[in-house]
Amino acid sequence: MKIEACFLTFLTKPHGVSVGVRVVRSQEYKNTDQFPSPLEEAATMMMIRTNSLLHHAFFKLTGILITNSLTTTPLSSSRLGLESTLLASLLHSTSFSNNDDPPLSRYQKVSSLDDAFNLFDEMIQRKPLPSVIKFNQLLSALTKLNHFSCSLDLFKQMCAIGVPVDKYSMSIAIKCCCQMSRTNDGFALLASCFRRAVVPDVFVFNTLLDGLVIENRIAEAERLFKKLIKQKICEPNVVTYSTMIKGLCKFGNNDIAIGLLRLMDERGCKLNVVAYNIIIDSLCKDKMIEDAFKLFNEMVFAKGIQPDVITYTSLIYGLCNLCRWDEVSKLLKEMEEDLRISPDVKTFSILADAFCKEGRVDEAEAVIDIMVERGEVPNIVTYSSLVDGYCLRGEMTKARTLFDSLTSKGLVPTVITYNSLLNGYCKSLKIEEAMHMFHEITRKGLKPDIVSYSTMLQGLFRVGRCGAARKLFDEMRSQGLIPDEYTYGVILDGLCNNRQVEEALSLFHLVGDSKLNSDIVVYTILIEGAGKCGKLDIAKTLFHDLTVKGLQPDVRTYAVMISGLCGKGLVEEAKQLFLKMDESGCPPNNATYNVLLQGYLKKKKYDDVEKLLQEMDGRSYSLDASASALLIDRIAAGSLYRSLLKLISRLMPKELMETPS
DNA sequence: TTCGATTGTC
Repeated sequence: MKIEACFLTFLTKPHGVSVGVRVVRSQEYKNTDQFPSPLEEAATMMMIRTNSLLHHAFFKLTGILITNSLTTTPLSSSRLGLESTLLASLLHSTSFSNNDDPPLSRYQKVSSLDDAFNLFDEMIQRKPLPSVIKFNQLLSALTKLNHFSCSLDLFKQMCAIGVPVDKYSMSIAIKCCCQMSRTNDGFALLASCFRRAVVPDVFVFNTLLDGLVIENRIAEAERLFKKLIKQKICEPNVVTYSTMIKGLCKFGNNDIAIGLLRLMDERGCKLNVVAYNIIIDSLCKDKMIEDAFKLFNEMVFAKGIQPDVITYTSLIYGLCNLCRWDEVSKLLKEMEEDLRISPDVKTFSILADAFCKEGRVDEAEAVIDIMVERGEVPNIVTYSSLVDGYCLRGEMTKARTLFDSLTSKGLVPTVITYNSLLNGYCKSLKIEEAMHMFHEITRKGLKPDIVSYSTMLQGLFRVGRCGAARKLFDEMRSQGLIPDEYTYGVILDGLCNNRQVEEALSLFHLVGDSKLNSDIVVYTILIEGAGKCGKLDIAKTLFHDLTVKGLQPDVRTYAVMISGLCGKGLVEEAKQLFLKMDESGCPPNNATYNVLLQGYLKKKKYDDVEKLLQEMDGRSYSLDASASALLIDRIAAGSLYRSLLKLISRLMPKELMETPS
């Protein structure tokens, strides 16, 4: 008997385990009776080896597969105990794979562009031509490797040589267009469907809808979505709804997205975990974690839909973002121990990144060690987080060593990886090193993005090279990159710090971009810059403009304004503004207190100093470096009552207490 | 039920 491959399906039941075994035999032995018991035993052993977690295993003995005969053999748990050494040897002599995919044809197996082109050339020379299915399999494989452009080229050749392309070919070709942000070309292909007598189905429309979402053409996406329904072009399915939901979330319309989820439910479209995941993730990214959990609970308990690793990863990301570490570990425990869902590369990367952003690089390294132990392979994103972690701590040697080792790990740094290094070098004032890396981006065939440019601009301004910054800014625009609020913030801040407030102000007015002119962060930068340069009139005007524009100053805006006032000795005015914060619904924070405190100290308003210190103590706030220095100075000069010492020592930051200098 | 569509990391 020639058994060449067998499929196993494991079903875990409350009272035991039953194993469904599907044996695939070669065609010629189609009708043979029993399947051999050593194989059955081997199957059992395999299941034990894989810890019963594997629901589906593909057990390959030798060579090629074929056919189907299904036998279901319930196994008693006693038979799960293995005694036979024979079985062990059988297992050792065979290899098995956890891959539960059916064997792939050579058209689906292409692993490189060369493979694909060679195969294609061979195919089109055959007479008769292979079936369109074979061509589609090839296109699909290329698309899965993200070679959209090449896949599209082959599609065009297929059309040219007369392969009768069908709806599958069309949907793959349209997908390629859409993924390359060429959705209009996708619609052109849709038009050609009608010429070819191919009736586009819901798959094609879903792809096009997603293309519009990818290109941020949300209004058009909505129009298409409604048109499909109204004109009964096709019945939207769960993917259509989910794609539309994704688009709504992308534009910050979480509520409408949830509304659409309700609508699909009402219309009898079965909800699934993907639809929920999209909204849960969006809520997490928008820091609306409570709403995310509400939806999560609804999904699990009301709808009985099982969450998956993506659901948990989104929630963990949201919690990390809010530094809610206790809940992060609770959730990790829940997914692993209760639901047997293993964190994967992305989950681990998020954890490592969160530690890096907290400055806890050691712990990030430990996370990566754990993931490696668990058989997950860290990818470029994982290591980029670590590079960034080193850079944030100014550990540039470590950052560079890790970065340089990436290539030997077979990983290709992205622009984001480079941006971390640029940032690290700039913050360490190693502008030449930063410039060198900046040029390397292009040398490696990558394109610097607005973050790269903004980071370099910030570095150049910081070392006072305003001319070079100007040149780089022009270069950035000549590359077709549109500066965003962040870029402008960097430039305005840079100009102000180089005592060019008027220049900054005129740039601010010159741009006249609505987004820039109504960004509280940009305003705050300008107000701070003006204040620092002693141009209080400008700062006041800008601050006043805010109310005119209906913009709400945030806690930082107040702080820079208070600081500006204090800098000019207008402590009373600063105090009034400080008092106004609470009633404006923007209560002062630790930083605000420190700013005002310095103003009082400089003005020798010691009664106010004492009152403020008491308040800070009541709120468990602490002194920052400059306020502490000023306080110590005043105590040394004998200006402050020594009775305040105890209070002050309570408010001293820990770092300062530990390293007396 | 052997070719197509939706979700998470720097």
